[in-house]
This record gives sequence, C-alpha cells and structure tokens, in this order.
Amino acid sequence: MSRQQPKEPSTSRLAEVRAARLQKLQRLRELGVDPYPATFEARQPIGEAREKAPGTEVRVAGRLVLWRRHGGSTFATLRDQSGQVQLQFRRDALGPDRYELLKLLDVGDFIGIEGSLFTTRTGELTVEVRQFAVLTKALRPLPEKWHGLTDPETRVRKRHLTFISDPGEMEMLVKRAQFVHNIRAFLEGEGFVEVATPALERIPGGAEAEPFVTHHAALDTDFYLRISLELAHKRLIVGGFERIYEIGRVFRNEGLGREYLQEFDLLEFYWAYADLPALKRLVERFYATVIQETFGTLRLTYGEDALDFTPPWPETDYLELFRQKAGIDLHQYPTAESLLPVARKLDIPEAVSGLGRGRLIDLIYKRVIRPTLIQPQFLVNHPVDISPLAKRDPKDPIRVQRLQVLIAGSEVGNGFAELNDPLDQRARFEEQQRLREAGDREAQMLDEEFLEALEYGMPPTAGFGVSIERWLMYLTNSPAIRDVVAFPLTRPAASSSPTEEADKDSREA
RNA sequence: GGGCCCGUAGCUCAGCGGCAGAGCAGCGGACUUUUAAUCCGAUGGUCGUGGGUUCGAAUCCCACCGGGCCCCCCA
Repeated sequence: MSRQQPKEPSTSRLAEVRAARLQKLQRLRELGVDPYPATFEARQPIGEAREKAPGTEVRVAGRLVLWRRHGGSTFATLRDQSGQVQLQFRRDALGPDRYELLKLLDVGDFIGIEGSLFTTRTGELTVEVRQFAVLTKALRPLPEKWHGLTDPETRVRKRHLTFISDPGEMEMLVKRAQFVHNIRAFLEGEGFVEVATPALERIPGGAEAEPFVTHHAALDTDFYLRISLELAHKRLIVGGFERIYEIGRVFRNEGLGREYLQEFDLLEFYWAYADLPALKRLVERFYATVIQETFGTLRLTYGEDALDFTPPWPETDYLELFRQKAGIDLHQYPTAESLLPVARKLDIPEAVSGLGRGRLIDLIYKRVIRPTLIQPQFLVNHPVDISPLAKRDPKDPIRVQRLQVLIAGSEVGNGFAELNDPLDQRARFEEQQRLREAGDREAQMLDEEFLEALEYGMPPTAGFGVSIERWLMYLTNSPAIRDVVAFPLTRPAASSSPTEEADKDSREA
C-alpha cells in the first residue's frame, strides 16, 4: 500500500523512534534479510513448548516484548497467544555477525527462533537461541512496559494496543466465542435451525427503538438497519418453520451508556406449538446449561451481588410488583391521563402528557421497580400496553403472556406467547402509529407486509430474545457493556491532536 | 441532551502565574544467567484547539474538540 519511504513529521519523539526503526529496516534489507517473510515453518505454540523437558529443541515465534542486553549475552521475552518464554542469545553460540544483527531488532518486532530449553539459576525457563529469523519489523514503539496503556480513550480507540499491553483483555473475546458456541450447541441440540434474515429493511419492527437510516444507490431508496429479528422470523413460522433461531447484529440509534451499544448481537428464537410454560422451562434450562458450560458454575457475582442461576427461578407478577414496590394498583389507572399524576408524584421528570399508558408504566417500572430485582427471575403478566406483539392472557385481557428474565436489576431476556391474531395485531400497530404521530419516536411502525403474512395464519408460537452482550456483561462481571466487544463505537477523533498528525503524515507519505 | 472531572514527550506521570520536568522506550557507550536488568552520556514538547485576562499563561477565564463518571434513554 505505501509506495515509498514515509515522510517524517518534523518535531516529535515518535518520529525519531520511527526513523530509527526505518533505518534498521533498511539495514536488514542491505544485509539480505527479508524483514517481512511469508512464513515461519514448523513453529509450535509457546505454551506447548513450555511443557517440554529441559534440553528439548523447540521452534517458536512471537512478538518481542522485553529486551535485556548484557554485552555478550542478551535476554528477551517472546510472546504469542499461548504464553511467553524467555530467550537467551549468546555471542559465543551465535557468532559475532549474527549477534550483531540483534541490534537491528526492537521490542515489538516478531521473530521466530529455534533453540534448546534450559532453566536459569534463578529458575526461569529459557530457550537458548541457536537460530533466529526476523518475521515482522515493527515501526512504532509499544506502550510502556510496566504501566502499560491506561488512558481509557487510547485503550478504546487503539484496541490492538490494549491487547498487546494487556493480553488478559483477549480472554473476554475468547470467552464470548465459547459462550456463543455453547448457545448454538444448545439450540441445535433442541432442534432449532439457524436462519439468516436481512439487516436492511423498509420498515424496522419488532422492538421499540429509533433506527439508523441508510441509502441504496441503485434503487435510490432509503432503508433502515434492523432493530430486531422478530418480524422476519414470524414470517418464517408462517411459512412452516417450527424451530428457528438467529444470532444477528441489530442497530439502534440511541445514546451511549454503560449498558447500551449502538450495534449488538441479538439472539432470537421462535418455537411453534409451544406455550409460555414450555418456554419458561426451556429458557431456564438454556441459561443454566450455557452458563454452566461456559463458566463451569451457576454461581457468579456481579458487582456486590452474588447471583445464583440454579433452576427453578422465582416468578414475579408484574401487577403484584407494582402493588408491592410502588403501592400502585394498575387496574385503578386504565388510561394514560389517570396514570400521569402518579408518575409525576414518583418524581419521574420524563413523564409528560402525550406519552401512552404503556410508556408511563415502563418509566415507573424502570425507575422505581427494576433496580430492586437482583436474583435471576422471571417477570410475568405484563400489561398489554407495554407489549404490542404479545398474546393476551385469556383470563385477564389487560395482561399478556410474556416472561422477562431479570438479572442484577437489568433485563437479560424476553419471551412471549407471540400474538398471532392478525386483527388484534393490526389494532395494536394502529395504536403504536397513533403514539408515533404524537411524537413517540420509539413507537413501532405499521408493517403491512407483516400483517398480511399473519393473515395467512401463524401457529401458536413462543418466541424469545436476548442481547448476547448484555447477557455476557452480567455473567463476566463487566462494569460496562463495551468491555465485552472488540471495537465499541467512538466519536471521530479530533484531527488536531499531535498523535493524529503523525498518523496522517505517515499515511499520506 | 444535563451535571461533575480530565487532556503536558511514543507510553506512564509530576509541574498549577515567572526558563517545559521525571521514569520507561529510543540514540551512543560499558557489561556473557538477567527478570521493569544495572551503570555512564547525549537527545526529545503545537502543554487538546481557538480566543481572552496579565509585564508574563501549561497554570486564571470563555468557547470548542475528545474522553471518563453520574443522570436520562433504547436490549
């Protein structure tokens, strides 16, 4: 990509370091050493090499992370993903010419080495290097070897440096991979088929959230990025699928916060002919199995709280909860107008007229009630106002057949007996549409295609959804949800910072 | 979007109205079992950006940019 020698920024320490490394690079080439060879054959992971007995020949490769030069003997620390090991280079073993080459290496370079294992008198397992090869010359210095990289902004903007200076950070992503693998394994084992549905939609549905807008050039048409997987999945159920799931990236145009991402992986599954009690049993088993297999235990802690995922989990009644924790009997407040003064009395400034009854209930719930629900539990019997896609409870039509999984005061799973009455669904969309027109940007849009599909008939179906990241955040005791993703969203960096200028110079050269 | 705090060398940090500092890394040198190796020497700055106050600003004030925490909001 870069065509010639990059131009140097005139006045920075970074530029000097880089110039010195470029000179070493040039020198290597003059000596006939390829600083970027294609391969290093027959390498073994350092972690494996460390298991061998002293005297064994090993062949390992990795990044140089520390140098200790002592005249005719040089110690270094070499690291790969499996671990690190000390190297010793000796002038009398390598010969003066090869030993001189070490001067052209820096911390940060990748090298491959061959040598024999021994233990130093201080007990450190070490490879005495017989041969070495440059695998990649690095041009920029690594973060400080002792303090590492602590600036939170740099850590999030330059994730590669975070992983280099703090290899433990990689474990989160490895854990996530295992977690997702275990989720798939469980659902496949239950006969669920993985499907893939479009992220570009004309009408984003299935959740209450503000969507991102994008544009298709050839069609000259705006599309939305999906905010959930739900409506496409239900159309598949209409089509005859009985057990489907997807782990799909969804996008929500909302603020940044410790519990929120702008894009995240949503797991949803739909299960035809299953009712809410069956769903509940499955979800309990699902969580317990996946957690046990990923973490080896069902007892985890989040912050101050000890969480126990051992089934069965308690079941909490939504309306009863309002009576107990807030002293509100929701049956007494059938309209938004009657509920509004109650919300205002609870000191909820966002409660304003124009909001629907459902939003008011949701606000009271999220502000006053949910923070008190710590242990894993099912929240059931939600009012119909806050669940426009769930089936009504035949015994009490103002409630729906829904279950939410709550962990540490947060929603970590949401299941429904899905609404399959096309006329009821149309009426609820129309109510949402009315709220939308009244200014609620998170109210759902009416999706005519979906309604038409429902008119062909969807069998009774249970559905469930959970954010992989939110779930993992609570399981791994992470203070912020961005801690469980590789590259969380950042604002564009200011172009005027010195670091940025240096970056720009090297790109433009 | 609101409140509080932060931004000084590639990295980690001092300095908080009077010459821009240290450690690590880098450069030169000594050193063949070190462990953040050690020792000697030379070097390194748009003090986030812009404006203002002042004889004088990294330091005080204002705005902006970026970040962190707490509210708020969508799993």
